[in-house]
Amino acid sequence: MEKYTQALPPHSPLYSPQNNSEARSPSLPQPASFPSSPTTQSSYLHFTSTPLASGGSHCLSPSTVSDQDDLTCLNWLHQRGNLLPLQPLPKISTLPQTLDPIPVQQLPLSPAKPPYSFSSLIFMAIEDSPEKRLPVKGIYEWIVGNFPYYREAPGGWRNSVRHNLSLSKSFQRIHRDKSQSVGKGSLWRVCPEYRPALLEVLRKTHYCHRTNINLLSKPVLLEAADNGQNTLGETMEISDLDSLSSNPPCSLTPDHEELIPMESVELTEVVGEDSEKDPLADSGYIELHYYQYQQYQYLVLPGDSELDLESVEILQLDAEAQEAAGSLLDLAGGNH
DNA sequence: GGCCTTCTAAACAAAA
DNA sequence: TTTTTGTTTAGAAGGC
Repeated sequence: MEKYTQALPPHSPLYSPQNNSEARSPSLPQPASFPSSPTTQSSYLHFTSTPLASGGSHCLSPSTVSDQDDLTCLNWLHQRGNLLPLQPLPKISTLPQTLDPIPVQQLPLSPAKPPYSFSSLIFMAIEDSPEKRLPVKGIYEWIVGNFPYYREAPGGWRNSVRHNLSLSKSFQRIHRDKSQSVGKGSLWRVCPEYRPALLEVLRKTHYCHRTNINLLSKPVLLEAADNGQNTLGETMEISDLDSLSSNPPCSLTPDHEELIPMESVELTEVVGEDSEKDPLADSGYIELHYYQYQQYQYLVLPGDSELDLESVEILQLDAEAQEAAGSLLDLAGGNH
């Protein structure tokens, strides 16, 4: 077991030695210290339980997305640090009380195949490069670095990558300057006119993945009787951890592909070397984990999130947006 | 069933 | 010569 200490890679546009964990928007107030239990590194937000079918917009208010001058620009992947802290995030958070811990040895060890198409993978790889252009080898390395599945997969996927590069109009080959050329082949970049389409595909893939895997297929939620402490529609800004933990054990199940034993409130986070990294998380996103207990939804934030109250407001989207909020694409792409 | 997209495999040529 | 890169073709699978 090791603490999750993954840092942004130095080549990432997000990487900044001095502020890698404290990126703030100058337009937003400095965060008030966010209450958190000294014994846990997770913060809990408590959302009003709104019927999921209530509809409503996924969009944030214009004021919250006013910096989205160019919605086709992937910079929002990184610039949303004004909403949420830019820092490495645990993929799994603990809950105060759970049922039987799942033995580690029963956990799936082989990483699942990413839901992203090769076009999306290439797109993300190129966009994540400082120069917005990469050689084929660099694309391979990015994919392998972000998706351990491909570390173990047979080599055919590389053929598919090259096939995509050649066949897709979305990618342009740039001949290297021979004087500076290192290695074989050309550099590849994203065709600007196809960027919006690629971005949209990426959004949809990410959204669908979150929705399908994490929410629609979420295990049956607790059916225990309502303890009557809260009524539908009531809102608590921040739940009381003590009262939460004093409730009877419930079948809270993290909507995450990976489960770890949760024996105490103390967060001991492990992300195995082969755990698939979410490239969006690597881009400075936090990964939100939703739980539902009785009629409430709980958002478990990663440790050290230091969410400021304005961010909390932003997170209080309508229920449908909450459903999709496992992907911060919704938070970022409000008015597209 | 047809069309489209995506994935996979394979063959081949060119470049390093 | 070997490896990598780039192109092309073909077939299968799945979604709409």
